[in-house]
Amino acid sequence: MQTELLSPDDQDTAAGRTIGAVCDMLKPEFPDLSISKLRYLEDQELVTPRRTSGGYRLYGPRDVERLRTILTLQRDEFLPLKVIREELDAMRTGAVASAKQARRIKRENLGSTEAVTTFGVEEILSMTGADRTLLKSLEQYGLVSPGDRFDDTDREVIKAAVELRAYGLEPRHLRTLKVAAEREAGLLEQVLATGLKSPNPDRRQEALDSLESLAALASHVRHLMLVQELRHVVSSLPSSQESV
Amino acid sequence: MQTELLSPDDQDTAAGRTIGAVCDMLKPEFPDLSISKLRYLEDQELVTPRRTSGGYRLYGPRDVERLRTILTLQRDEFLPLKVIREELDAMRTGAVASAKQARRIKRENLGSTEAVTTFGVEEILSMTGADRTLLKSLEQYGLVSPGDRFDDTDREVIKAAVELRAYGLEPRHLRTLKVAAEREAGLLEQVLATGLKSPNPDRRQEALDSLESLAALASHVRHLMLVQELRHVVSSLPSSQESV
DNA sequence: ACAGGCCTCAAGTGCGGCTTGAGGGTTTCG
DNA sequence: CGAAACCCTCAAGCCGCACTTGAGGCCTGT
Repeated sequence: MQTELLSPDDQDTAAGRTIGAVCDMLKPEFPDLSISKLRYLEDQELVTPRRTSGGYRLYGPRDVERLRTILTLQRDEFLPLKVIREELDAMRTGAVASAKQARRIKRENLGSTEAVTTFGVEEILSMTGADRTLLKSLEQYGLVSPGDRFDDTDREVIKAAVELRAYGLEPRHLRTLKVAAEREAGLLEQVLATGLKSPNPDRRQEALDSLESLAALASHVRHLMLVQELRHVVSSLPSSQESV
Repeated sequence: MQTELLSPDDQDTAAGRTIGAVCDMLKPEFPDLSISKLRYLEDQELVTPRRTSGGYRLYGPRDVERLRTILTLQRDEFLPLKVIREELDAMRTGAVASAKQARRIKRENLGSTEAVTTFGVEEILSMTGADRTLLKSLEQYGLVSPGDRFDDTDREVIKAAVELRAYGLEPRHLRTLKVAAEREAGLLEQVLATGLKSPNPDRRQEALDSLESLAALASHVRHLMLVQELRHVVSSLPSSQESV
């Protein structure tokens, strides 16, 4: 609100903050944060603030930022601390809140060459609650694999389509999404083109790993953009002054 | 692999499966599933299979499907059962694995009209590890808010951009994502246009709620499309025959 | 120099997510 | 028809994660 009351920090910040200061600072955003919890998080090797000569913890801005990430992941994504730690140090720098996207893409993408259970038409219809017409349209618009066997991605797409139809979104509308995905995939592929086509298997594997991270990050950014757009839409509404 | 060994089921299926059959059926996908766990899940009101006259549980295809969703959410998203239950019966039909997207959008979108902490240039640079040039480009391409104050979405975008740059993706590449997001937002807005512009506040609120669900579903579908595309890219690679 | 903040380490707490076991009914198949 | 395999409920127990508490003591700004 006021641009005036921003900071009793700047000198503070330069040196780093004590544990109490950090706690107070993040309390508004994470009300059940406590000093003991901060210590616990260090114990679990999720943050490692510097120390004063006397042994006091000193949190720099990066540490605070990392804490924010950790606490967000815990609160909003329900990730266990162990997983947060792994993902955080898997992707160096401690930035990234797209951690979970990455996991997801990992398991979805290169399950590679494995059995892949598929479903027949009747089966998939009764699982998803779709009707034959809907299924046809989805096929027609290239949203599910052609033919009469469907895999688990198809199943998810169909389920989503069923729900979306309830809101008035038809398969043809979903084309937009497919096109966007194609573009995005193209973008990623292009960036990694050399690595992916390398004759050296190690380099290819490396490129594949990057592909996952990239896809996760890109999805995250796209998501943020969408949020921005939606905020924009919402705020430009007639009288959006409700209560609190 | 073989199209031949698909089913000792069809008659089975019609009647519904006993708890042991369901357990065996899902074991390959979820190795630590047990009969007692299935009973526990019912106890927690996550599934409610029919019963035989003698009191045996009978799981229909929808029940099995719902179980799959539950177990996936638990294993891959680490969601606690309580949350899974809430989300599953919030969005009727038990389809949807986009649950988490929905939560996320909810909290991100209409935090509406609240305090919104912002950051200054120096602050954001030291938080995210970005440099002035990067920040400029992001601003130039419309990826962060113009001016010298940044909000938490901006912060996330900047963090992601820092990481993406490490892979060779520059802000200009990210335009694609922004455009996609705009299109997607447009799509959603269009569908809900009437509701959003209604003079009746209740109808507007309803439209806003729908907006969240729609956004979540759309993101989910787009994600699935991306996965499909990436699979495609990967499988069309030279010799993608590694080991297992 | 002393009040208020910070330190470590060990032990304790609460809850979510199952598992176990006792005691007993149901189904199926030869 | 009868036994083997499967299923039922309910109560109690168990384990691990994420902290909290407490005792005893050091650090640091005014």
